[in-house]
Amino acid sequence: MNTLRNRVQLIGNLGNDPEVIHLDSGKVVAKFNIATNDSYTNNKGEKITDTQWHNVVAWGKTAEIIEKYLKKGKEVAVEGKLTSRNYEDKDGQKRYITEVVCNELLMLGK
Amino acid sequence: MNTLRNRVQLIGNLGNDPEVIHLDSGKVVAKFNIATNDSYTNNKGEKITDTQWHNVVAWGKTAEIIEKYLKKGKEVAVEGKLTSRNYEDKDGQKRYITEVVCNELLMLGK
Amino acid sequence: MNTLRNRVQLIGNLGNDPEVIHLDSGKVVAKFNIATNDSYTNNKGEKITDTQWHNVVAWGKTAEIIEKYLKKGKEVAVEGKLTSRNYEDKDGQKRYITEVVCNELLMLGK
Amino acid sequence: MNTLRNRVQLIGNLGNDPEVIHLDSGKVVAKFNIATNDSYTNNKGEKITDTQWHNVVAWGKTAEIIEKYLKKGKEVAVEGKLTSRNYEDKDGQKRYITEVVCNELLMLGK
DNA sequence: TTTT
DNA sequence: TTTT
Repeated sequence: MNTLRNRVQLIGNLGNDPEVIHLDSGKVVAKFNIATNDSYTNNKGEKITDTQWHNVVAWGKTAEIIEKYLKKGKEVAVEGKLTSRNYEDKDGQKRYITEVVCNELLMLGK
Repeated sequence: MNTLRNRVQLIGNLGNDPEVIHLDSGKVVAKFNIATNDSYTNNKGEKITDTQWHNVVAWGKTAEIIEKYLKKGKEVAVEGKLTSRNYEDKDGQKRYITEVVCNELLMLGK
Repeated sequence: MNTLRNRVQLIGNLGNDPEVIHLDSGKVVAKFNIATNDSYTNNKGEKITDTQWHNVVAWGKTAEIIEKYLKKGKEVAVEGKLTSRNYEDKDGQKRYITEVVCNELLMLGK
Repeated sequence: MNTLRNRVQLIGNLGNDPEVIHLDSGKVVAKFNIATNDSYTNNKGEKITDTQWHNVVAWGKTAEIIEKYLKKGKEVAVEGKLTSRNYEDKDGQKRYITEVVCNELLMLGK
């Protein structure tokens, strides 16, 4: 897996408590959202805040660390791979979702 | 604009010729897709290829470079910010799109 | 300046108070060291801590932020360019020094 | 090993053929230099080229790939950890050397 | 829809 | 010592 070709780095705060699922196969998966806040002054001199929300998914040992230590509001650095997939929603509509599949995690601001 | 908080790095090939629009305001915007190819051997010994497609948007000087030099198939390194926005499609349905807003570009494999 | 070709990212703690110099030309330069700590278990089951020290240099607005806000022990994320240069020491000996020329800074662990 | 805390990314060309050593222990180590070229226009309108040279070291599987495929002039993307160490030169003088310990490699510009 |  |  070549992480040099597809890498996302985010530093931000969790918008919710992680949802962690222990699958029958023994695998563990964790999901949460994080907000990245970007504030800058635009060319009219106005202070702009741009908050972006990102879906993060983690597996295995990283998911277990997330389950133990992360909760809503916590500041983290997340690194992973940018992925998109589609699924059918409850109305049978095809939906697209973009997620960051996390392979490295750093807790900040403790 | 703090690029340390929200950064995407992709190395891949253009799937289409860039669409470049010169806006009435004088601004220029370029859009294209790139594929990142990840091949690895899974735990059953099978060779897996995972191709991810990404929407890339660039503005200004970067858009002009794209217009001049990039075309379908070209290998590039792209760096930018991960953003999501929603819009209404032609049927009035709310749609979500995730894009990489490119702030740095490197042509490879000349 | 193409930061995609030469980039260093460090997250660590300052080992000293920054040395900030206001040059006669009006330019400002700040220098400090940061330690990055890497701990892992080796193949003999021993816990290893590898601390690396890095020279960081910053100019202009970044140097002023450093002067105002950073001091010994503070946790920061630093991004910059890896550079080496040589100089003559007080004995006329040619010495080499490698520095990270910082172009982006993030204060952590507040 | 937390690569988020200490990471170097370089894209450049090899200045020499890699020196590859197969140690008695069975380990393999490869060493080479790469140049990163940065050209820009300064505030006097002069075109400046800043070339930086970097020492790269790689172990194991990466070293074997380097032995097989890399040679002087080749363009590569290198990722690794910034490290410094000292040693005694032939005159008994203490010398410092800074190296990028490569953990990921991408061949470009084939 | 790219590329190897 | 590379490359454009």
